[in-house]
Amino acid sequence: MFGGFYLALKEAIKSTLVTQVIAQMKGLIEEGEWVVGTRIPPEPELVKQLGVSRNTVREAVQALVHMGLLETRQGDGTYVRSQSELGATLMRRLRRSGVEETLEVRHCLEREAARLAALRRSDEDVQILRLCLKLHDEAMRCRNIEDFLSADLALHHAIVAAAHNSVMLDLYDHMSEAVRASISSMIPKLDHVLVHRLLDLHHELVEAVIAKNAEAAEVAARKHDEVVQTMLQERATQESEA
Amino acid sequence: MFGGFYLALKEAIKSTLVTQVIAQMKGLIEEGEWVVGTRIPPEPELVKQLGVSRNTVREAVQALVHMGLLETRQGDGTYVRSQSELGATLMRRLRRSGVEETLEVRHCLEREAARLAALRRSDEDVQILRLCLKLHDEAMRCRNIEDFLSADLALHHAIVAAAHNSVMLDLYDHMSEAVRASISSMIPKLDHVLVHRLLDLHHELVEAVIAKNAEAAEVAARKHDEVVQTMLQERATQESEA
DNA sequence: CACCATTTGTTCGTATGTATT
DNA sequence: TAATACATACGAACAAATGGT
Repeated sequence: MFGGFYLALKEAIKSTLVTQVIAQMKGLIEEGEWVVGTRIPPEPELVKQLGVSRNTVREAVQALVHMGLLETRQGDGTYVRSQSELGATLMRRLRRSGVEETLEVRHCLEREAARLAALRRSDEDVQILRLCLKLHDEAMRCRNIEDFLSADLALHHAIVAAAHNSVMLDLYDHMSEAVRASISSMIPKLDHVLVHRLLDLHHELVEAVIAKNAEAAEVAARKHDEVVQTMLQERATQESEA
Repeated sequence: MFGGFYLALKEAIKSTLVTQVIAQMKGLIEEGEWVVGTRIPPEPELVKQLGVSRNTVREAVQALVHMGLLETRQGDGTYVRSQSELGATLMRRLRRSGVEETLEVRHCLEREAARLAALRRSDEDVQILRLCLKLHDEAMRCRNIEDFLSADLALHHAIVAAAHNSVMLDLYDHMSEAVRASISSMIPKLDHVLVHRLLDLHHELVEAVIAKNAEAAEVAARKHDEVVQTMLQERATQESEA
């Protein structure tokens, strides 16, 4: 990599107290200190910890609410709604379009990631990939839908992670999160033949990445996508019949 | 397309006055009523037009400021900083990584878009592509850097637009915007041989899309990417020499 | 340079509706 | 049902910064 060449930045100098608090709370959320779905400390607690006035805390909280990161419930408390601003914003944007468009972009990232992963994967990546594949096969036997979906997403995440491009990984993860509900509702009606074909392709894909064979990895990713496309079309015909 | 299958939505009912004002102002910005870089009406004016109190207006403005859409300057006014929330958020995220990562994802979208464009382009797309190519060649002769860059971006935008995937197009455009400054600073030092090779590839790419030849389009996009990679490496070596 | 109008920033107070206890 | 706490919205006054005369 040819380093030291970053995007032009303009902000930096602007820092009110509220802005700092926002940055700090956003940091806590994005670092995972404040877990999604849980309740954050009550306002008096935040006032003590951050050392600012209650008004400032309130203003920062409201800003984060409007950004989609937090959610306030009267008489209850404020909860974490999303782990990243990009995720929340992207989610709002993706909701305006059909799932097909999101899946198409997601696959596009996946295919390039497969190619790059074959070129760049580390030894540590290999270990993670093998582990994911093992869990994936086990979850398959248990036939628990949610567990299987989680294992599937973890495997694909690991492949994209092995490409070592953080922007690509972020976009991919957020898109996976966005389509998860849709996919989950789709799985129960699947053709078993296709599912097994999918599992074979997962093995083929991982092996290609481990073998550092970029072309094979890309081909496997493409075949994987074609199977998913077929599943979607089957589901569509089922829907129109019902 | 198999329609009527959208992402699960949760929000919907939450509507305070501030939220409504935020939505309204965001709409004005995204529709282009309030142009980027210009000043929006002063608070008293907004109070009259929207029929809410100044505090409510201020809260909405602050929310939009924290989202990156607006920028306030005391004693001067409030200015439009970005046209879309996704653009602003994505920009902040991309700033944290090197340009290389962004360019890599952008190329990935571009390649898939080229393939899809060849499959889906309409007759109207063809007209637009030919026009962009013509303007592109003319800008080339004038040797004005900014004009040439604009024509180049317009051409690539048209190709991605011809793929008819709005999510892909949005992401691509915002990434182009994010790297524009970096590319602009890179152009003056370019090798003329490479530039002409790039122009030839632009023609090859557009013709492939018009001919509905998906494989050729993807190949041309990949070759285009390789040339850009070469340019980046040349620039990197020049930097290290200086 | 001083002055002034404009515009945003800050901090009060008050009224009203709503959720929790 | 009554009491309490909180969120929301409005209004008003003053402070601070900017741009032009």
